[in-house]
Amino acid sequence: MSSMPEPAHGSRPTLEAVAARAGVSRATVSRVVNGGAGVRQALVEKVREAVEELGYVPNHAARTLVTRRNGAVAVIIAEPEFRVFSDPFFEQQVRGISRELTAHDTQLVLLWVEGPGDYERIGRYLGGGHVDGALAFSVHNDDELPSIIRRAQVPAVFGGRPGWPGATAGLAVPYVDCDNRGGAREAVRHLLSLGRERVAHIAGPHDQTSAMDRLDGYRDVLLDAGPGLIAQGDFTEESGARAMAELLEQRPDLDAVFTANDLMASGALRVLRERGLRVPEDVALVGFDDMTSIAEATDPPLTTVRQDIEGMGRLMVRLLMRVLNADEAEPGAGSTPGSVITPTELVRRASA
Amino acid sequence: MSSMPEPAHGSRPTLEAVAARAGVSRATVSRVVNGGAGVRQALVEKVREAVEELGYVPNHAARTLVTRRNGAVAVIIAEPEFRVFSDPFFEQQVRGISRELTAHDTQLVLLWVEGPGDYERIGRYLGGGHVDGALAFSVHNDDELPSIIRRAQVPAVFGGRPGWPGATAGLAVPYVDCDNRGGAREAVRHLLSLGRERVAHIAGPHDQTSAMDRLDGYRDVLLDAGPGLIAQGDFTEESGARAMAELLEQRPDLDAVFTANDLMASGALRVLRERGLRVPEDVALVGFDDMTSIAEATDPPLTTVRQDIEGMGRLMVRLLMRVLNADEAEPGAGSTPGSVITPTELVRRASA
DNA sequence: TGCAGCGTAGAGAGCGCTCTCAAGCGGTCG
DNA sequence: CGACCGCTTGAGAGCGCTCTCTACGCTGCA
Repeated sequence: MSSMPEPAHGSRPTLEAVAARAGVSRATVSRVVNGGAGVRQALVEKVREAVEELGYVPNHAARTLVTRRNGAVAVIIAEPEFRVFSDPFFEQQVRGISRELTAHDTQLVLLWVEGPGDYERIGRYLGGGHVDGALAFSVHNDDELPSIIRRAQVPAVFGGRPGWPGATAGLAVPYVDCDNRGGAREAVRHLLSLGRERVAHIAGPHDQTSAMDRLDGYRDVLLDAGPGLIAQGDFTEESGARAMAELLEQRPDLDAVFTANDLMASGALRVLRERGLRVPEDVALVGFDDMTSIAEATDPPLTTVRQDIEGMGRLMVRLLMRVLNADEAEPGAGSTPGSVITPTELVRRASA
Repeated sequence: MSSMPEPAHGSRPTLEAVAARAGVSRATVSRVVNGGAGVRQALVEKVREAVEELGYVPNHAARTLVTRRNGAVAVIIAEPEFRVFSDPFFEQQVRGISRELTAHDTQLVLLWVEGPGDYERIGRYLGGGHVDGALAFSVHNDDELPSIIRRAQVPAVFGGRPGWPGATAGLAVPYVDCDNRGGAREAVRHLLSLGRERVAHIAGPHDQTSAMDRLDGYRDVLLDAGPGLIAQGDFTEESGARAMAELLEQRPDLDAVFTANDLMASGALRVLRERGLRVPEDVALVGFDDMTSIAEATDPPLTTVRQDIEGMGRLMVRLLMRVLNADEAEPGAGSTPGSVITPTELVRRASA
């Protein structure tokens, strides 16, 4: 127990106070607080005691002022359309990010983009040196975010491969994405291995790289996919249903469908059911994402391609931390760490 | 255009630099940057120009160091169970918070509670003076959060009336909640006005004040509700269905149901349909929340009690700002501003 | 003419911390 | 035995900003 009175509200004890109590200098206390390297064990303990007794907590602002490190990272959430992070995908990814940041003793500053006109504010904030880095999600190809971030000169990592023009022209931003193309290939190969011969695809929006990569994966395997086997959706349940109806009209003989996400698969499933087609007997169905709330709830449960979404969130943080540390060692050095592609895994349930 | 070279990456211009360029003192620049009160117009303009030319952005850490104001507020999201902010309710509230914070030029620091053992970390962070205040959501009565926050001595506002023991014993934390009880009364009265005589209630969990308040509202109107008219749910769709089945077994004669939220209403609706009961002809149904993604999607669309969730989020921020400003004027003064109860509104659709 | 009174600017002292640099203190080696 | 080296520790100079206090020039009034 301390013999000193508790400091009044608002006046926290400083390094100075701890130093005085421990009978050492400020510098020594600072060393101990920051790991205690190069300080005699006896002193370390004395200082630790003083810290404990006074309830000392370092002043973050003072520390940031001299180290130029904020201990905070921005997570930018753009809301271009309807679904934000009520989307389970976002929730999982943000959770992964949050966990990993906590492990790195770093705070998560949430920047919610309110609309197209709001990007300027975001840019100002990022450029203002409030955060050490930024994490963002690539949603649409024409999204301004990548260029805003580049202009703000703040280290950043994207979730999902950004698709803006010039992405390859030395303007690369590291990103974390799952192996959309490989996963799609695996899904289609699985359908073929089941003996299916007319495998259709319901694709996602053109302006999202994930959708395009999945389409490419489908094409990789089905070089000679017949006509009328590809329909366009937009990742919604409704669009999946519509696309399924279209496909059935053009190719009533199809015996399998691979959809670019689970939500569209559930729409497709509904239409198949309505038409009296049995899944998987008449038509086998494979989705993508393994959004369990959907994939396990459908009847029959959906065979789908799983990606480790929370893990991708964590990876985004690790990648960013690597950039940050590299920058610290050698500022401005062009040691852009590569992006990471995480593997996918086919989860077999009953639909295929 | 500036004739000076752009400063190297990482070395932003300081007040000093702006002062030199404008030919004034640091103090004057500071005054201009902070509103420009008490500075001759001519100088104000000269300083503004210099700021523009150099691209000066104030150093947040330095400012915080002296003002003791962070310009940041924590939003604490506890995840005690299954649904987090994939819950549309949370999303809307956080959006309101984010918008209002932006309007106050304040940052949102997201604190995601990882589990029961994580509260200590949260407490440490809050106590560490990183943020000016905290916003939290009251989920369960036995939640530790209120006491953690109190111990950290950080101004806070709750979303939803906290129900911890001693809430009334001078330990009051301001909160924002909707008029759960009044809304429930309105819902039940509406059912009675339709001529219904045996109005049942599917209640939410005992340990959430919102659920209890809604139950109280129901009882306010139906002082003499007959036996077997109240069933217990837990706010999930599934529990609504189960409770509905129970009610029908006990009181096959019921002609109306008021559920404590929309999700349970949709569960109840499903069961009513399965039993061949028509809504609203045989049984009228009223929900709570006006979660449009549910209420408008059901067949028939749900009559329900709407609360302005985003508005409640904004109110939480305004309330916190008031506490903060009061604290600044007179630190520690016991001017705890009262809590706010927002009105509800009955939204009539087809189910009642 | 002298002096109070006002409005505007600058000087300077910190805010709490980190980090460099030099001093002190054995112990070792030539 | 003195020079040197490595390990600890302390002194002190800032980091960039705010804010008080003082200085200064001007007007207005006695």
